[in-house]
Amino acid sequence: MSTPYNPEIIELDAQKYWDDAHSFEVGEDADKEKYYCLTMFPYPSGKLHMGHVRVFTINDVIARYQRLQGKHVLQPMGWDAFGMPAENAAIQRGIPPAEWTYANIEDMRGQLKRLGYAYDWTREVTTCKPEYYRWEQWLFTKMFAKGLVYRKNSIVNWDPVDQTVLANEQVIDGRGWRSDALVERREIPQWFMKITDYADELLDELDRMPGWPESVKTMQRNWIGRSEGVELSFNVDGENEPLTVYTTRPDTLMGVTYMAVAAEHPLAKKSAAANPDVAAFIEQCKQTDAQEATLETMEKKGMSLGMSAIHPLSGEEVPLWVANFVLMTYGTGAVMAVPGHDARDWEFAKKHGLPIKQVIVPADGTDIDIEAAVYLERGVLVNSGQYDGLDFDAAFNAIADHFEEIGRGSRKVNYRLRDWGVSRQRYWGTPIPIIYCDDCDAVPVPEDQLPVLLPEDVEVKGAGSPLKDMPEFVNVPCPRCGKAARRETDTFDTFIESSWYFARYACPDSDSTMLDNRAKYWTPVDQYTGGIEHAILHLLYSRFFQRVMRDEGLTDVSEPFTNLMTQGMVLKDGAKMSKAKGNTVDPAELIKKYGADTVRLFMMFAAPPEQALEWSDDGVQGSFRFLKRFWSAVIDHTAAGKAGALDIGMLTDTQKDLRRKTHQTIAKISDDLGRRHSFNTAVAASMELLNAVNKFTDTSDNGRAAEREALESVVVMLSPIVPHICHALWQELGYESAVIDQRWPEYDESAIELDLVEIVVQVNGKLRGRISVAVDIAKDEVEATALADENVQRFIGDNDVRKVIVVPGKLVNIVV
RNA sequence: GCCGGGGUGGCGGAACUGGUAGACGCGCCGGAUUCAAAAUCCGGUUUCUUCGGAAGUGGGGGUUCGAUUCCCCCCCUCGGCACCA
Repeated sequence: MSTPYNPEIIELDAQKYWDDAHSFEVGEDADKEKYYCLTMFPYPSGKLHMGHVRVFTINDVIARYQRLQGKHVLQPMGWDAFGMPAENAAIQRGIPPAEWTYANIEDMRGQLKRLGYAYDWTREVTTCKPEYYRWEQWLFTKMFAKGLVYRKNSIVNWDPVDQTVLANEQVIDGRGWRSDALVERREIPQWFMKITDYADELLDELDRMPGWPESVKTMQRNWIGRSEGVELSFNVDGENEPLTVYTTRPDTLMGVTYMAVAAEHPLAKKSAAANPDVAAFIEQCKQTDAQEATLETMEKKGMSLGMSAIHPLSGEEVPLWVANFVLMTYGTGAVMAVPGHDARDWEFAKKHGLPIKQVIVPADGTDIDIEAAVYLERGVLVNSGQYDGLDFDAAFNAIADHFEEIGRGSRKVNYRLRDWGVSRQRYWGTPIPIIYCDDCDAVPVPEDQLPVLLPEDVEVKGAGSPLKDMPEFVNVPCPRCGKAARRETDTFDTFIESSWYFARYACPDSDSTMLDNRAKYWTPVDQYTGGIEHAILHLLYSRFFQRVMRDEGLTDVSEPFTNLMTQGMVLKDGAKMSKAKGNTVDPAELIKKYGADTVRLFMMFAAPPEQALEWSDDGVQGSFRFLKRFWSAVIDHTAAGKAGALDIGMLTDTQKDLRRKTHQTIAKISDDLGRRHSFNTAVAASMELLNAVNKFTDTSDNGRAAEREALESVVVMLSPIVPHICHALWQELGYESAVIDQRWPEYDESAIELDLVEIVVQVNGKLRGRISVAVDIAKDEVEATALADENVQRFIGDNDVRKVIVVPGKLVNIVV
């Protein structure tokens, strides 16, 4: 009777071996080729969920694969420990956020260890600890000194009942999640980082990042949204100040039939003072939350201000409107409207009976009806006086030149990207290192007074930050003049912590500098894996921070992540797993039932990494069954005694077939894991090889040697995916050393050579026959053999053969 | 609304560079083993069919000897939209 597969015993045994041997702790070895393999670190919510298991397993497979390739691999883990859930837990259960967070980290670390990930735990980083966040406070003061941070008003969601700022996710259908009050937009002063200073570099470098998916690069390009346009000013009837607008379509300037300003615009306010209807409309405009999706989908509303701008070319009066879709904080807070050639302007004009004027015609002379449909393409100018007949480029330049000459405008490069607002009106985050003094204004906290410690022993009651009610935190002397001053009580956006943690893993204990020489060894990250939902914000902020650190002299690296993979979500019954939907699956329970290897295997087999993965309990069963088959295949083999050396010169046909399958599989899995990151097909290929071994009944010496070659290859190649069972089976095969210290099996090209090859024969593109021919046969001979095939002849019948296409080694298509 | 994905048997998926659609697994059906069950093993499994074949990769059109793959239009669905992380 052979030993049954007992995952619990072999998994704990393998994990003990790795722990005792410190297998995954790495130093900086200049002689070895480093490979830095990283996943987006988790928020310590308390329980590991399947999404975590998926991304960590993907990364662990890559890390272990690279180790088998001989690389010096770093795979660290840490905690994105600041954030709102800790405050919510504190409110609901009365536990201080720090206590809750640290307890969660303890739990989750244990769960990760049970899954057998090859982490270097000596480098663990926890962002809510002062040793970590002091360095982002320090960097902020450096950025302050360089003018890379500044303060300005910006819009937040304001809950008028709770008297607090809400996060977008706390706004549900325009109402506060706790109070149910209608949310308003409100302007408050906040700190900003000048990411727009780096906009061009962040954009241009995307062209030189072959290791990133095109879709992510496209999303970032569109997000940065570089555009070339013209800023020009319109005089306003009865006003001294001109109204400035930005447009990328100066060629449509003669089509302007109205202009629109934001509700907060000075001209709107002025009109409201005299007109109660406008005042009421402006109040109504504030009754909306601050999300762009809300703004873009809400009903476009507007009202005439009873004022006029003067068209700078025609001198005609153009009515001025206030509109709810124009925002004071974006651009100049005013837009020129060309309803003939802009979709939103067209819709607005139709609704409010404003005139639509066609000033562009299609270049190919097609007739269009501008009242029936807006025309957005670039074309040729009409109804534009001296500019008639010009194309887009000529008109753009002529009109831009004209405004530059008369000093009423200028060419301007504009970005959709806005500066990064980093202030949050919350407690559980990094304190912004600023002190406000009545005389000296905002003063950064001097280096020798850092870190500004976040008090951890607090009571979180509900709305608003407890920091405001802590005089011992707030009241400080001004670092510049010594006068009584007040500390900033806002904290950083938690995206700050995740914008540089990847570099800190290299030197988590460095207490004299943010990054030391060890970061030069390990960065950039060679492989970064995380959710597609981070395609823009986290990844763009990280690219920005890397450059800020570079320009501070901390590193020479500009791009933090050389290769990026974005993995899909884990779904159940077609929906994202969530507590609210009640469709969660607890990894801990599954591990208890089947072991970590089964869970890891299912995760890798059920779907390609980039796609959403549909959870299936039956599928997990199937993975478990496969591991049992894998286990007994090796045990049965070793039970029959030690196999001798393989004699390649004396192979029978069936032995050759198995050996061919073995080496085809080595080639396939090497490519799937190393190049394609196609783990599901790699698992399928292992299953095929194991199926072939199970059908193989040759017990001769050479037969057993061929079988042993197949089994040893599978054990090494599956070890990145199911490391525990492979650790045990490698020992079972009689080896003293551990499978993690093996090298990837070598592919023997001569093993897959064939004498005959099967060729598919089609008639008019339809499969009609198969022929077996020598590999090196000439093209016309293949054609002749194909035409001679009985079934092929039947389908050709009396028809004339018009054409024969021969794809060597693959198929013949006969066209009749 | 805008930007980026995805859509293939009953289900998850495969087909990598335009060349055999459905690898591998699940489920189901049949068989073996068993007193019986679980477990395990073997075989079958896109649909329709007059058993010759025919149709078929979200829908419609196009390019090609040949399209899941390339192009155009449309539908559904998921992710992001700057304070969830």
